Amino acid sequence: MIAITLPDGSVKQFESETTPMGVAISISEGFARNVISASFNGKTIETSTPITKDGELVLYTWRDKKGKEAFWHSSAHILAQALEDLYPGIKLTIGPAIENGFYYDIDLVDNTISEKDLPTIENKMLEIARGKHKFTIRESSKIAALDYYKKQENQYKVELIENLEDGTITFCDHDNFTDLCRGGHIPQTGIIKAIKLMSIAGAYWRGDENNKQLTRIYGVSFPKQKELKEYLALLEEAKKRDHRKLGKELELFTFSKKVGQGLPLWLPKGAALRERLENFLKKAQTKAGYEMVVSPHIGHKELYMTSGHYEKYGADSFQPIKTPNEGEEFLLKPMNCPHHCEIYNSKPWSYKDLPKRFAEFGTVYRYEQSGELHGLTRVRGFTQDDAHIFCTPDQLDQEFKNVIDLVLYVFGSLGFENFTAQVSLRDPDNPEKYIGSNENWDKAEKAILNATIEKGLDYVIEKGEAAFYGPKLDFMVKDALGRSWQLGTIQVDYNLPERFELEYKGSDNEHHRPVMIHRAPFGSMERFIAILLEHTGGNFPLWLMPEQVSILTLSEKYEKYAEKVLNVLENNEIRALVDNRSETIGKKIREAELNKIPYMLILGDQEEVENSVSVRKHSEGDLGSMTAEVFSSLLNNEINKNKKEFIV
RNA sequence: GCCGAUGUAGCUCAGCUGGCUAGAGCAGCUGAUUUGUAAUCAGCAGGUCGUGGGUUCGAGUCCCUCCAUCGGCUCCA
Repeated sequence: MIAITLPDGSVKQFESETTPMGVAISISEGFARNVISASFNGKTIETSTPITKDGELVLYTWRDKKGKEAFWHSSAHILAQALEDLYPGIKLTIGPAIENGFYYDIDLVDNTISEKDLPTIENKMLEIARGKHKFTIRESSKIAALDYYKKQENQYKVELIENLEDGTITFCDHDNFTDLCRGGHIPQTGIIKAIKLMSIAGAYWRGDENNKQLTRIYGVSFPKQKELKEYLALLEEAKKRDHRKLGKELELFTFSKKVGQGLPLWLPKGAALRERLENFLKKAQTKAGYEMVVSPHIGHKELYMTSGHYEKYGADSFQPIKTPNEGEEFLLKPMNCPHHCEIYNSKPWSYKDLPKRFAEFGTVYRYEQSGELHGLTRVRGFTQDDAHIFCTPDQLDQEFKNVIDLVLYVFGSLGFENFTAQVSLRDPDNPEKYIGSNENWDKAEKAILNATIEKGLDYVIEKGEAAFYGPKLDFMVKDALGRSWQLGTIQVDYNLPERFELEYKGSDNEHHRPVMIHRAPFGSMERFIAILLEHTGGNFPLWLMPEQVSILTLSEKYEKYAEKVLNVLENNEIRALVDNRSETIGKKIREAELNKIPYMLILGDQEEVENSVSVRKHSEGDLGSMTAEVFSSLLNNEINKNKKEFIV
């Protein structure tokens, strides 16, 4: 007898060995038809894998994340089969499921594939899928597996197998295709009804740029044609929220080939938006005890030799600026910390003075690889909402938590709810990538983890993601297409204080090293605004809107009255413009709607006589009429309602 | 930087396999219209078809270089 426990706690008894599918059928035929994957005692298995002992079984359908994973991973197998069929001699490497679909990395050897070839591959895949081939797992000895791939001269699979333990090696077969695989497939290929290959990209073997670049084909598949259509429609919708498109349409920023790649130009509306965000943060920072400082855009090469940045990034940065003075070199500042260290060093400090919190909206320049540039989210010149906190070791914990509060306040005020706190630690396998003593790293990593846990953040730990001088806590937010970007960041640093020989006098009358916290709640003004644009689709919170109200006259006859209304709004600190062009009211409304102006005031004969304004709200329509004064106070109420104060 | 794709007017796009002076809508300008909740009408103007080379009797169209952009990879102080 075998006892199978299901997720709802119920237990099913079986006379002899069974399979996940067998269990599914025993529940109901209809349910069984939808079961596409399973896990037994926490391990993903095939729906046909025999179950010979008691245990906990979870059955997955397309609705489950695990179900989709099996579906897409199986699709990757079919992609590989189609590719082998169409391009004999290619070498397969790996083909996993990803968040939205799957990919397969292949060494094309002498073949080339371009996007034009994708429909042919798709058709081949669909043809295979329609064959309703069963996926079956087959165990293999290490020797046999190595032999199989050595014959094919597939060094990639050989490398993979060499890192596997004998006895754990399995292949997955379907139709005439076989692939090294640990398992987790759908029962048969026929379930896959819709396939779309999305793109081709280069991808380095094992993610290392020193290795050969393979060809990666991305795809997505669905059990129903309709779901594919819906998915593609969703992608189209997301494109409408692309900050690069909205930035152009709303006249916030632009780029110029002549100015240079990755160097954004802020247009008046964008600059005003930025300034408002800066003031918002400045106000909270003042409350939190920060002091503004200002540092120049360049710094002596020596400065970066001291900080260690020159050694690490010098060759890949904008190259030094020379002066008429032979041998004298300056660098465009790629970060503000060294400057702030020297500000700290400008006078002696007592423990009673600490913590010191120096803040600056500092514009920095980094020579990012050309292929990495991306709208406003990855640029070569950007402004960090930077600050450095210099504190005693026992102040570190509290300071770190205070910064978390500030970041949470900023995110909360701007409606970023879906963020992940990422704790970035050292890569234990590559200690040479980091500078500083083990002891200090341990202390810093512990401080970050403690604060993160104590603040109850939803966090993930990423080993190897730390900065070379210290661990960090990053606040990751997704863009319209689901790509993750780092916005806020908090970093603990024991290193720069050492390198710059920062000191303070303790109560024991001895010299001590302060600890340094680097932090930027927005991350950078550029990236933050980009993600804010994608999240709001350009419909910013009212207090941030460049133009809050558009006053639309019915005809040029009402210009005087419009000026009067404008005056009332301006006296109430509302940003408004008058549209008194000789256009129909329909056209003026349409344009204001397209420009995402939150409120429109329509003024004609009736309003002038009644001394009122007709209010229209963006995307909602007519709200009726009221006096300009009443409208102003309603608007200010709405603005203040969404504007929380930062409480220290 | 690497792989793949794209580049025609300010914007969105048409221009078939190379063949007359490169088209449209919106935006702009001029004029008419003086308007009631998402596009009033008419006229005008606007392009060395991303750049530089090449093939050809002939190139927006084919080939190469470079530049920029897009999707990835790598990187991200």
